[in-house]
Amino acid sequence: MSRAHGRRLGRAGIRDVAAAAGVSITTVSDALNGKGRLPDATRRHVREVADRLGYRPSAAARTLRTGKSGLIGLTVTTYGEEPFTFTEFAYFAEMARAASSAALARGYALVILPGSTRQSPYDVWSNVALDGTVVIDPSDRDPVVAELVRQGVPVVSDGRPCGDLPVTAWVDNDHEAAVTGLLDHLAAAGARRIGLLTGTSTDTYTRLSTEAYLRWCERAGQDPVYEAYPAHDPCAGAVAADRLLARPDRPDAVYGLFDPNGTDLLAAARRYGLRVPDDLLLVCCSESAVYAGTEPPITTLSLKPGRIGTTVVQLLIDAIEGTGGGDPVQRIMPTDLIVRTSSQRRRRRTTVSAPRSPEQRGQA
Amino acid sequence: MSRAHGRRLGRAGIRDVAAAAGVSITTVSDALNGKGRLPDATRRHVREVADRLGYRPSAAARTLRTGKSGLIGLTVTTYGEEPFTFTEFAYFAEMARAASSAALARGYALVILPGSTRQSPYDVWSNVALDGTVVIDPSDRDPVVAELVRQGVPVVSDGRPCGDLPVTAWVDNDHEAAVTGLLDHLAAAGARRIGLLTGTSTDTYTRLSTEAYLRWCERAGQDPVYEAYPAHDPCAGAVAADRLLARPDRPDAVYGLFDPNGTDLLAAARRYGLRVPDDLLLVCCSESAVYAGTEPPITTLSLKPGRIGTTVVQLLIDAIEGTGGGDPVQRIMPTDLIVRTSSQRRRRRTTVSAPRSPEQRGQA
DNA sequence: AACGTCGGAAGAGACGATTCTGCAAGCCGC
DNA sequence: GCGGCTTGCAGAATCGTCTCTTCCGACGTT
Repeated sequence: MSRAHGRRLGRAGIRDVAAAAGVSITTVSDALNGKGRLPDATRRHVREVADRLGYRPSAAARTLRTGKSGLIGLTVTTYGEEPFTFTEFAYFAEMARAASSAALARGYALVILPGSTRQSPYDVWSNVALDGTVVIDPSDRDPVVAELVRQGVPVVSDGRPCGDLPVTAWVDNDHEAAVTGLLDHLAAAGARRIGLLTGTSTDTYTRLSTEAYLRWCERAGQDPVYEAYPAHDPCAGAVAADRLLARPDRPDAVYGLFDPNGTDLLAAARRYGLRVPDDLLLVCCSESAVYAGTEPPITTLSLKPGRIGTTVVQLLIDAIEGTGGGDPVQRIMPTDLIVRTSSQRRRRRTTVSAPRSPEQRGQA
Repeated sequence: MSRAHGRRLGRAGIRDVAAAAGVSITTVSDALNGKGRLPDATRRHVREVADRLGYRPSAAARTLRTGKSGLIGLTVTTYGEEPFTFTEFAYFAEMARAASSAALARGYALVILPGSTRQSPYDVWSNVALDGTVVIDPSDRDPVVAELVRQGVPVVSDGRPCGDLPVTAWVDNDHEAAVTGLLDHLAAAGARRIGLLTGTSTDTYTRLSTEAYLRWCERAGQDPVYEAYPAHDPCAGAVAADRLLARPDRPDAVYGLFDPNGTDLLAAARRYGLRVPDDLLLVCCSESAVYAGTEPPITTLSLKPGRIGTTVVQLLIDAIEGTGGGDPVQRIMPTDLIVRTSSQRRRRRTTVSAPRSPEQRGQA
């Protein structure tokens, strides 16, 4: 015999099913995929035989034939050796969770991939067939993104791309509106001089937020008071918070751009004997639920990473499947200011903390 | 002409490279993969032509041919609609980060997949070619795991499998030693009656920890004092914490098995006017760095998810590549008790919080 | 001169599915 | 009765790569 039709490696192939069901390969394929013109009896029969044999179509063969893998890359910028950024842990976790969920619901799976292809012994990127890619905070001239676009792979970014990176679509928060609203909120709570804890890096989040702060100060006739530090260094944040509160022109309210800033600032305030919110109003940008439980609870700006993740994936899959239609290729998402004790001048119950509402705990 | 050799869909194939280089397909393949017997001149020439054409081998075709995809599944148990569990967010994030890192370093990528195949319109599992799978906390008779094992796909689990699930290997913490050591620590700090905040689910983590607690109580001659709640419900934790401290036989120390229990217990203690650590010693199991910044800082038990993730992936890849040799197929990992103010009876500086050491902030 | 060996390169299947094309039979109306 | 339509299914090409086998010429040996 030239070819043994029996299962060669323990797994049944479509040929085995066809033989067992007494039909052709074509019929099996059509029956299983709901295509072709087959009477229900044949369809049922084939399916039953396939089930009995434990048949699973080979994903590799299907991908090779159809050109679609059902795989979406999820890329994150890297600091040093590790693939995720440290400072936005909760943001990333929630964003990835939502993105994964949204992808799964449409039959796609997410593949975690490193942002910059370092001189790794393997090039993982070219070993994976991707239908599209999500990029978080793409850097100025990301070689990976450029290469993907060149190959015709759709790319959607979380965060508007710097420079002229030709992404298929992008999703971002309205950072200007968020910062402006937040500063207005602090001013309304009685703040006279609002400080900013910002970063030294040039990503759009940092840049847009800082610019919005500076513009707001100009409009409000306040001198800007800010400290910048390298956001990827968790210890530098504590130092910068301390420096900000040590200044001669000490602010009576502070907004921290990064997740750990809340605890950093709270600790610094304690060191200087400043009471929050009595002597110092505090807000930071964070997705972490713990700020509902600090003493006092800290007002946070949530970027709603869940919604971003979902939207990014929807946009990407629409682009992949060509169902995008005439939709705009960028989408601005609202943020959410979760007001807690730290930004309200009038004192509320301080010994007995208020019961947390679901709204403050929930992530969605 | 029967077949147009030109790029049909914008992407160059190996045939195009062969034609452009004036050699055969075999030679191109050998040159690019470092196989065969070719003089360096030919090798260089082929590589240069391939580069010039921007040739990328098709991952699908390679996978089909070689049977290896370079993809590793990462499965998490699901609660309701969402693919990750809520209570172990930080644990999962860190574990996934480390696992992804370890996989990438060896040329593999991680694919996020749902644990239980619900009646989703698509079966994502069979659309992905997986070389192996990591399963987190597999449930008793996980159908997905069973199916994978049946197909001969290596499966390594984080957390020892319940029942007789035939995984290839597993990695877990020494939960008994962790709980025993932690309770000893609390007793040494002066605790007379230690309470437990535990879960109602039957996973091995909850079960082993609770059993260790009960055994410790028996040895120490203390009546067990515990409350159990459904761990997947974030609000139930606060209620259970309250209940625990409201009991007539109120404990003077509490260990909470789940991540949010620290803030839950702290809030409950405040409601009852209990000072921590003076009236109540507190420890909870958590990977969250925020417990270094609470007032007071809370002692936590870290399960070292990073190490677990790395180990799980190493074991899995060893199994995939057959380099596992005679290694044992299960590995017990140590935990780490990070002692902070909340479990130390003698008071330390309370108004000025100690500067956080890198050890307490770092994740690795 | 015949022969074995070795370097260098090409040929020709697989791998396992999808899918385009085509054929045979049954049924309809005219 | 015959052309055309629909139904039910089979054949075979194809996706792009890897790799086993073969082939050819050159060289050194006996």
